[in-house]
Amino acid sequence: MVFFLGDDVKPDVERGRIPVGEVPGGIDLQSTLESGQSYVWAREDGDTYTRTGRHGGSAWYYTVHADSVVRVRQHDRGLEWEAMTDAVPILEERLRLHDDLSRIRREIPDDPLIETAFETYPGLRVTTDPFFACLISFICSTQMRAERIFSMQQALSREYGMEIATSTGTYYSFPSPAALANTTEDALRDLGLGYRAPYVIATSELISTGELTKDDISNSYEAAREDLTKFVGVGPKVADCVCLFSLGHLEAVPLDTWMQTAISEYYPECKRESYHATSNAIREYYGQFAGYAQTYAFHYLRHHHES
DNA sequence: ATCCAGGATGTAT
DNA sequence: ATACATCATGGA
Repeated sequence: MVFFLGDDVKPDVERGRIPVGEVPGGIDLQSTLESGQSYVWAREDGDTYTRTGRHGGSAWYYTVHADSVVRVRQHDRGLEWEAMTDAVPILEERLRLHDDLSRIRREIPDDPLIETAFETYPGLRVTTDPFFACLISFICSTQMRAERIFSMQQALSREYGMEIATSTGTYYSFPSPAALANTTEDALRDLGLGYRAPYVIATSELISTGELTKDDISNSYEAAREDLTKFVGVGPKVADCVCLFSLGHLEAVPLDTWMQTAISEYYPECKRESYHATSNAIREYYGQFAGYAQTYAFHYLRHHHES
């Protein structure tokens, strides 16, 4: 839907709504965008991923998608959006609005952890981020808390992204591979990236020079995970994150410290001596939507752990 | 002050 | 393949 401001004024904003009835299983925007799977959406109140900012129920979230600012907020358990273009196909892809959460839950074994996580966070969806942003985000994620991972991506966008000023604010796109390939290690350390700085630069160089790009990543999940580790700073866990949160491999299960602990506690029979072997075991248990199970478990455990 | 955070890398075995 | 130390930064 387009609102014309006048005959001689070019419309710069389109708006629309996506009723919850069109989203099978519904959607909880705050849980979806602040559950540690995507770091390219921000809340306009500035409290994204902050401990005090737990009231984003009706706040605007925004991201820059292909030079267009896309804003979206929860509206009567549906979505309301504003963008420079039709945002419906963008939101459908990025928020995986076609995933049937009821069916996905039915496909996952209904053990106590999964049951509680699904009951606690109805409408939590796996997100799909642009490849490069997802790759860099999770290269930065090692030994970091979600709040700081987010602030690092914000800093990268502010310093190296493209600036877009609109009537609602000033926004920054995620940097291009060339922009991050041409900076210096010291500059990135000043943004708080620490030892990840050279990883970010090296991986950005691989992509910007065309030596290794998304086109070189295999289509099948297991081959893609192997291919991704050729990027600098990408091991098995980060590769699984990119497989799940960008490439759409819903069977990928990133095994971070939270999931390793959860496996010891809830699925001891899946414990193995290596990442790869444990990954196979937990994936076999959870099934084809294992990544969804991981996302629910991770989000629940991170907010309901002891002490 | 000491420990830890969505792990990966380099090196040695 | 597997074991180990090392890698920055900030918050608790």
